[in-house]
Amino acid sequence: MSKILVVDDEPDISELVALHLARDGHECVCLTNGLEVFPYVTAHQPDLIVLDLMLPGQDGLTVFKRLRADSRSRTTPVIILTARAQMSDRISGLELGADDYLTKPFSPRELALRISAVLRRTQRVQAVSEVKTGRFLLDRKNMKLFLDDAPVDLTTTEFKLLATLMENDKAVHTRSELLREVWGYSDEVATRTLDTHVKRLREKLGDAGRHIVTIRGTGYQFCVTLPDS
Amino acid sequence: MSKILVVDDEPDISELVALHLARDGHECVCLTNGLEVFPYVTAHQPDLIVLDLMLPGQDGLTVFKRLRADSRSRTTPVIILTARAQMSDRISGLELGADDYLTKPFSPRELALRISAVLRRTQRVQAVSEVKTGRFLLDRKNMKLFLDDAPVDLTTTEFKLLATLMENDKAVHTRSELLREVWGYSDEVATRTLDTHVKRLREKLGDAGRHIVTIRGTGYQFCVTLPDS
DNA sequence: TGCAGGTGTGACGATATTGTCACGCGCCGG
DNA sequence: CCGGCGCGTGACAATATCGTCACACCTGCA
Repeated sequence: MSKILVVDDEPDISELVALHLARDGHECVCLTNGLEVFPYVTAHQPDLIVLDLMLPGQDGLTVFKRLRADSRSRTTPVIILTARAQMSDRISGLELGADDYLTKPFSPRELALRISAVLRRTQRVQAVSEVKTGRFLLDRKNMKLFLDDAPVDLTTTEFKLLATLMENDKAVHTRSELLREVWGYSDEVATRTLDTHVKRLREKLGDAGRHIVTIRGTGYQFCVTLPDS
Repeated sequence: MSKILVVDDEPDISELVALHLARDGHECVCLTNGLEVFPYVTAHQPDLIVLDLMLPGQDGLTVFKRLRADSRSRTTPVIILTARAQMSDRISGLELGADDYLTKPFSPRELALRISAVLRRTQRVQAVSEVKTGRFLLDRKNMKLFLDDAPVDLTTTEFKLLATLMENDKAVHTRSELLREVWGYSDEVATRTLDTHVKRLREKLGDAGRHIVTIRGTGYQFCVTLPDS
């Protein structure tokens, strides 16, 4: 079940849409004013937004652009509704950067189908791209690491190394295993590259670098919970 | 249901294992010769391999190393079976880079349990880290792109650009949208960086670069199906 | 305590990656 | 047909990143 936000001026349409969405097992919230969108999105993080471009108070296009500018709603899929006459021929809804768009009049069933399609596309990718382990939040999609919610700039190699270590936070990762997974070395090579990168990683992680534990004579291990020491 | 390949010399063990695996709803194929492994793996891409180190014809260790050396089987989880006496004390199965290992004698039930555990660990990450679209296979975990099954080396930026474009293969991605998602630019900046990277990306993709379509005056779009032109 | 092997660390050169710019071409409207 | 604008392209300099090395340090062991 997904949380869907419908922003439309016309209560008839909203109600009809909500009915069809409920039939598909989605939770649906309707707003009529563009300005109400932002507090709602921030608080409830909907999975998808259906946005009518014709809104009272604030232009729907402005609402859309503001949604895209905010990191909290940047990746939330948006389906745009519009009256055909409202759009110039040159600018289609998709060109605005929406995930899909529908021109009125449309069948509520079609909207529901398109919502399902967009959710299928986006949810699969988004849901698992972020992995949280203790103080660490690994964002695979953007190749970024957040440590205590603060972003940490990592090199590609550093990111892969950390990701590999974190992937299985119980197992000890052998030197040769890491060299294979991160560097792609297939045969055993004598190199200090791994040591150096572990060092650089620990540096960037600050005190949290202690979560990367050396297993003497074997390799390294990512430990969520540190020993008292 | 997962596809599991069991490589073991002893038919009794194989059969018992297969029985237990079937009970857990897994599809199971048994091979007795190490050399048969590679054509099978290439053709059927099993989700997990159970490998006995004691094999006729070819040493199990050699088979394992060759599996790890091939990009098509590099990330396929392997569980190693071994007689205790066979292994020196210093080198445990895990140190070889296996995902798990069991020493004989073992209960088939335990093997089935360990298989489930390994699958749980690896599949969640693997299954969704790879996104296939047409000729393109995007491997988020290893930050690699496969084009027609051939690996393509991409820069971090290039990868993110392509991933962003592919993420929604129907929508047109605005220039400002791409600059925001890939480069993190929040305000509109006049820059040719995007153009340059699109060019570099197209170059590396060869004829498949045509899948990145220019939308004049707006941005770019990833098209799975090309127009005849 | 002294030794030996494994690991941490800083520096360095080689290379990869990046953003910018200038120039030329093609598309589109007039 | 022509002019303007947006885009493709190649070159370039600045920077980031990488792997190696020498040396210091630390741990386990005798």
